[in-house]
Amino acid sequence: MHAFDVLGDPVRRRILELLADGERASGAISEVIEREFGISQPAVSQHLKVLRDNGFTTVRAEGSRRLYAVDSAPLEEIDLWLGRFRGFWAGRLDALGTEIARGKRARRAGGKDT
Amino acid sequence: MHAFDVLGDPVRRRILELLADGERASGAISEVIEREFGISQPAVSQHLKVLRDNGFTTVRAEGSRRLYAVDSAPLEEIDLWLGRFRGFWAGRLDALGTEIARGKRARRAGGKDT
DNA sequence: TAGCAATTTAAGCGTTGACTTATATAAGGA
DNA sequence: TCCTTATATAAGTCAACGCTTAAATTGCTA
Repeated sequence: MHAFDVLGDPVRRRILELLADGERASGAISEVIEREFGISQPAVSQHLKVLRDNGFTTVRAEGSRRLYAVDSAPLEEIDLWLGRFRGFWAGRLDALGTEIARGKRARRAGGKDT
Repeated sequence: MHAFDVLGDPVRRRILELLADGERASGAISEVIEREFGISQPAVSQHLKVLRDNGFTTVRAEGSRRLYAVDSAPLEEIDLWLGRFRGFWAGRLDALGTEIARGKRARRAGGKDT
């Protein structure tokens, strides 16, 4: 399954958004997703499997809990692919200065949009 | 259909790569895709429709030809979503200097990888 | 060790999406 | 006007994906 296919699903995107704030247990994730999307816990578990199998997350066991965290490798790969098109809109930003600002913002992590 | 779903298909990604170099006619695109993926002309046309309908391309008629070009709006949106994760790997690059270099590279357009 | 909690795996089902072939539409040239 | 080229649309098929319910695993704790 290609990285873009993995991100094609809104549930999986949301899971990654949750993990962007840091490690979370499967149960904690399921709780949110079940509420927001109205799907079952096994369904969430299946999505977690897809993320795992495709390198988007790492997991570590803590007792019977499974703690998931973002593994950014595939996201980075996507970013790279996207790179070839960045010229299409980069020109519209105030070039260098804005570019640096964007980088800094990204480095501070977080962000609440889209 | 979500932007990520659109990019989930390898044929559509390839079409966008072709268009990254500039405007091309439907026929020219089909020629390449038919050869590379072994699918029919109508199949390519259907992919072009998906790209069109989801804002990834613009089209203009020139006689009976249809000239497609990249519309980067949805790509930009994806880039924005990706932004929240950029902190995960941005730290591994040599921060500011590299960031600026990347920006310049992008602005020069082109690029042949991934 | 019996039993509960956390999580994954299995089996089955409906929907969606990407093809195919066949056909329609539209522009250009003889 | 007729034929050819360029492209899109229609209809049908098949596989893949995401969900559900049910059951298996694994760890804790009484």
